Parts: sequence; structure tokens; C-alpha cells
Amino acid sequence: MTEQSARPTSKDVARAAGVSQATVSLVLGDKWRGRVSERTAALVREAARALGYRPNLAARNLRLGTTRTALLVVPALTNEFFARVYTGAAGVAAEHGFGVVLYPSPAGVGPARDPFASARAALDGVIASSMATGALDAIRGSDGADLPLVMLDSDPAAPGAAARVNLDIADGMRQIAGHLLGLGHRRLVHLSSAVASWTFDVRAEALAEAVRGVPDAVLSTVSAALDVDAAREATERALTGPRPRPTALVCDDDIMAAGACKAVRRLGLRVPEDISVSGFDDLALATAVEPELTTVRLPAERVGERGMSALLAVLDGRRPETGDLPVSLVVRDSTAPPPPARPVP
Amino acid sequence: MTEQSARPTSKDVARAAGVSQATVSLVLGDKWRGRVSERTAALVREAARALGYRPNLAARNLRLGTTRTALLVVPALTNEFFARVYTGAAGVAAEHGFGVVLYPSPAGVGPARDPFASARAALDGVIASSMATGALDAIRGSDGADLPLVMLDSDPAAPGAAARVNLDIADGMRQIAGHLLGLGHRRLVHLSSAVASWTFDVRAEALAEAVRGVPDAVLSTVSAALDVDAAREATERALTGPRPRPTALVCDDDIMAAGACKAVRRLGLRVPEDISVSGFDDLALATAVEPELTTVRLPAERVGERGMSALLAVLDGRRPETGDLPVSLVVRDSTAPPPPARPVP
DNA sequence: TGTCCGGGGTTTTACGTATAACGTGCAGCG
DNA sequence: CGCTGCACGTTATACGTAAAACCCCGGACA
Repeated sequence: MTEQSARPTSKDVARAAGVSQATVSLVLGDKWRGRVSERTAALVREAARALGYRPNLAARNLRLGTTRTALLVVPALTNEFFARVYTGAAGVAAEHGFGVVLYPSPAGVGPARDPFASARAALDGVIASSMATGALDAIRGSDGADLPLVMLDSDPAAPGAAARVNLDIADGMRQIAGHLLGLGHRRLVHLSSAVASWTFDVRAEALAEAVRGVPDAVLSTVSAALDVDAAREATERALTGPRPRPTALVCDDDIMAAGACKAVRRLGLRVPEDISVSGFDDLALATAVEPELTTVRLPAERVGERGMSALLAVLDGRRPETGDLPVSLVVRDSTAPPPPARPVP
Repeated sequence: MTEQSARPTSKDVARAAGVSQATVSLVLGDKWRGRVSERTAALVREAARALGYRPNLAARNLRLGTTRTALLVVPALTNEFFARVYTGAAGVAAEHGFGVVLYPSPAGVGPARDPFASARAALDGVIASSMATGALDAIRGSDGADLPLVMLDSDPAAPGAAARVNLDIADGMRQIAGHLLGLGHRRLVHLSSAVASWTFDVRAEALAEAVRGVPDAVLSTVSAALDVDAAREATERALTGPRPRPTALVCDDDIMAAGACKAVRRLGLRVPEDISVSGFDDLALATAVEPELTTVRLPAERVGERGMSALLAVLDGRRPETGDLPVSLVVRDSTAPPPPARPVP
């Protein structure tokens, strides 16, 4: 028995099939129409299967100068939204023989750290969330600066992106605002994410504009980090402030909304009877909490899919699909008409 | 100006520094002690920096026959637990110049699909969760069969793993059981995951054993898929069944616990006054819902870290660290003493 | 009958790196 | 003074693949 420990190479397959290595490469690369007889091709394929041959990707990458690998840059995988973006991107990638490697920018990433050192694979392109600000700077400053870059949910005015995949965030926030104002709410609080990112600026602006459209409606803003406890604390402070108390809390995402609900109840009030709360994103969390959250559904997987498709298009020299991805309001149980006006004290 | 479009190679650096390519490789690979003068080394490094040289990983991998890349196989990234495992593994990997590529086995993956086709990189090893059963079969059947395999949270008796990283799941469930039995609960329901996996078998067995230790305690089991709605439905069915009603619901994870809480309240009962509910994992969800869940905290990041460390050890020929990772009971607001016995009807 | 053509391959080369094998001059030593 | 050995490099090679360039042979055609 020949030594079987080492992985078989195309040369081994060639020997087994009684042909040259080049022929093996042609056949297995599906480039043999009219260059190799049907019979020989079958022979080669049989030998390859018998030996359990799998091409050495390092060698192939070296030869082709391409790795069929994209880097996905996100703030944190523990945020379900980005886990779903990854899932979508990886799915489309797989369909095209691509891989996706992650650069979940660690909290507090600095420009000192090179994202491409941790992304071991050489890369064909980068897909980056606008929320991963630190990592983005690192990318621009480093070697990958010339790679095709697809930006997700980012400022259309910002330069440097070969393509852009955006959600119609403004529309989502307008729908939330319309829903709440339509229910009769006039004193709203925007529980806004402390993260500096275009996507949150858009939320703020859309909400402010919608509220301005209603004469007697007022809006105030408090900001908090993107987690349950921070949101709860910020909300408690906002609700114990000067009267009259707001009747609706518009949150930048579902996680914050969960925190807001907790705050409301800690103060002895009810959601939605006393105070309405709205979320954003429609994560699994939105239906895990009680009451289930009225929120805006973002097609996270679609964002990843379209991001990957756009990157593939750019790499192919085609024009990527444009147009914002639509979002939709999902009305559940955390919003209701405001309580009847109380007698003036 | 020379053409700058193509990426510089070590040969370019050599030319710029006036040395041979081999010298560049020695210097940049930190293998030059006593073989290259300090001055020449400095020259080379300077030239490399000036040109913005970065080694071609495909070439390096080909030469070395190693890719410094591990495959992490998990059921789904959208489960926060596995996102955290990834984070831990990627962190340790980065410290050692390794990368981690994901194979989140898509729902219903069959052996037909080759995990290594989607994991584009060639691999040095595999880290796999025991919950990713389909993908595991695929791995065993495919080319990667001979790669070092580190199993996470898996049956110690199962063969084929070069190393194993386990949590002390049984201890966690015993603590939960002790907590509830100590509070006085005697009619328990185990809301068990329908996923067939060692980690859930252990939960079931540990709970059953603990309950058997208390003379008048009884345990029944209902099983459901690992999501909020499925758990809610299963719980509703369990609670509307034959009396006397159970007083405690022991859930296989926090997600199911959230569903169980919803079911309890839909039936007009309260958590924890009427029925106690416990979770498992201590995900962010556990403190996002109300009441906050009594649960078992699993060190997810540690699992990833230790999995990667173990893989590195195996690759180095060292012996991986052994011993189960400890878990801890976290008592919050979803558990309380059972309601006082009602008068017999 | 000489020439061309195309089917069916083979030989050769290149990708960029790491490193084993090989100089080369100079100091030290017997 | 010839030999050894060290300090400092260089030359050459291999990794496994893809594909360009080449080659051979049998038939068609003028």
C-alpha cells in the first residue's frame, strides 16, 4: 500500500488516472470541453474520488491571485442583528463558492489594531457595517485600503464605498411616529443610542421631523448605551423628571425598548396603558418580552445577502443593485392610546 | 514612478533594500539571529515599511502547509451563546496569529453538504459544538476527517475528539433543582429541548436524579423546540393538563424560559408567585425579560477560549487542559416558594 | 501528395514564500 | 601559511495548482 498519510495532490490523481497533472486540472476545473475526451475525463474524476482528492486551496489561491473570501466587519456578533447579517451574507457567498470571514471589531478597537492581521485569509473584498466605526478607520489606514468596500446602512454622502446597502430607516421611524401620533400621543421621548452612527442620526431626524408636523406634539431626547440596563437607567431618569410625564418612549432599538419597559414598571406604571414603548429591529427579543414590542422589522438577512451580492457584482465589474431595502412597522402590544388626560392638579 | 498598482512582494522589498529575497524572508520572519547583520535587518524592515509590504498569505500557507485557521462549527450564530463562544475562540486565536472561520450549520443541514466547501480556507483544525449534529456527521464523512477535532460540551464517551471542553452542566442543573426543592417545590415540570444532544441529556438526567432524592417530589417532562413560541405552546399544554398543577418549570435554556413565562401569564397566573420558572445559560435575554430569570450562568466565552487553546495545544503536540468549566446558579426573580397549598376541592 | 486543422492531450511555467544548501571573505590558530 | 570556522549572505528549490504554449496524429482538402 502506498503511503496514504499525506493528502493526495492533483499529481497523485494524475498518476492514478494515467494522465498528466494538467489534464487533471482541466477536468476538475470544468474547462475541458473539447480539450479532453469524455472517457479520459471520467477516468480522472473516478481517480480523484477514489483517492479522496481535494484541491489545496492555498495553492489555488496563490495561482489565481484570488481567495474568494470576503471580510465582514460588524460591531459585535452577540447583537442578533449582525448575526443575522452574517447568516445572509454567508448564504449568498456559499452559493458562489465564496467564504465570509468575520471581523467583529472588539469593544474599543483602536487604529493600532490591524483588522487584516486577525482576518487570516487574504481577501477579495470587505463588507462593513457603519456601526463598526473603529474597525473602519483601521481598514482605511491599513493594507486593505484598496479592496472593494461595500458599506451597510451608512451615510450615502460618505465616500469610499464601491457599493452601499441601505435600509429605509427614515421610513421606519416615520411609521413609528405616525402610529404613536395617530394613537393620540403628544409628549414623546426619544431614547436614543449613544453610539455615533449614521443610522441613529437618521432615526433621530425622521422622528423629530414627524413630531414637528403635529402642532401640539413635543419631543425630548435622552441617550443611552445599547444595552438593557443602561436604557433602563436612562429611562428612569427621564420619567422622574419634570412633569407632565411623557406618554410614549420611542427607542432606537429593541434592546433599549426592553430596558425602557423595565423602567416603566419599576416606577409602578404599566406598558402600554400608562406609557407606550416602541422598539426597532424586530429581534427575537421583541416577542420574548412582555408585552411584545411594537417595532420596525428590519430585514437583517437581506442586508447581508444584498451586501454580498453587491460585492460579487463589484468584483465582476457589474453594477450592484441599488435602492433602499424596505422596512415595515409591526404593531404589537407595547403601544396603545395614551391615558385620558388627568384633571389638572 | 514605478507601477504601484500590484501589491509588492518580498522580491520587491529585496530589490529596494539591495538584498536577496531570502534575506527579506529571514528578517521579516524573525529568523535572522546570527545570520543577518543588525544593519541589514534594519534596512530590510525600512524598505518593507516604505513599500507597504504585506506577505501573501496564500503563498505562505502553501509553503508551510499550514493555514493557521480553525473552523468553528456551531448550530446558529443567532443564538447568543454561540456568538459568545465564537468571540472567545476568535480572541485566543488572534493572540496566536490564528483565524477562526465559522460553519454555522444551517437548519437541517444534511450530510450531502460539505462543510469544507463553504469554509473556503484550508484548515488546521476543527472546533465543534455537540449541538451541531448534522454538520458533525458531514465533517466525519468528508475530507476533514483527519483534522484535529475539539469537541465542545459533548459526551465524554464519544470517540473521535482530540480534546474536549465541557461545562459542568450536571452541577448546574443540580443547583437549580436544589434551589427549587429547597424553596418547597414538589411538582416540577422539565421543559426540555427537543434537540437531541448530550448537553440536554445531562440536564434531564441530573434533574431527574435530584428530584428522585426527595420523597414526595414528582417530575414530568414536556419537550419543545428551542424558541420562545414553541416553548410557550408546550407550556400552555402542560399547564392546562391534569391537576394538581405543577409549581415549577425547569427549562433547558433561557429562551424556553421566556416562552414559559409568557404561557404562565396567558393562563392568568403569575411568575413567580403562582409558578416558578428557571432558565439555563444566562443570556442577555435573562435580564431583559420580567421577571428577571433565575438561571445557570455558563461561561460561553470561556468555552470558546478553552476550545481554541485546546486546539492550539493539540497542534503543538502539548496536552490540552482538562477539567470541566464551572457554572454557577444565578438566583433572580422568576423563582419563589410555591403558593400555599389550597384547600382540597 | 503536401498542407492545414482540430481533437486530445503533455510540457512547462508562474504564483510568492520559506528554507536548505551553498558560497565567500576574514579572523584565528597551529 | 594553510586550514578551520564564523558571520553574513546568496542561490536554488519546493509547495500544488492553473493555464499558456507546445506537440502529435489522423483526416480533409486542394
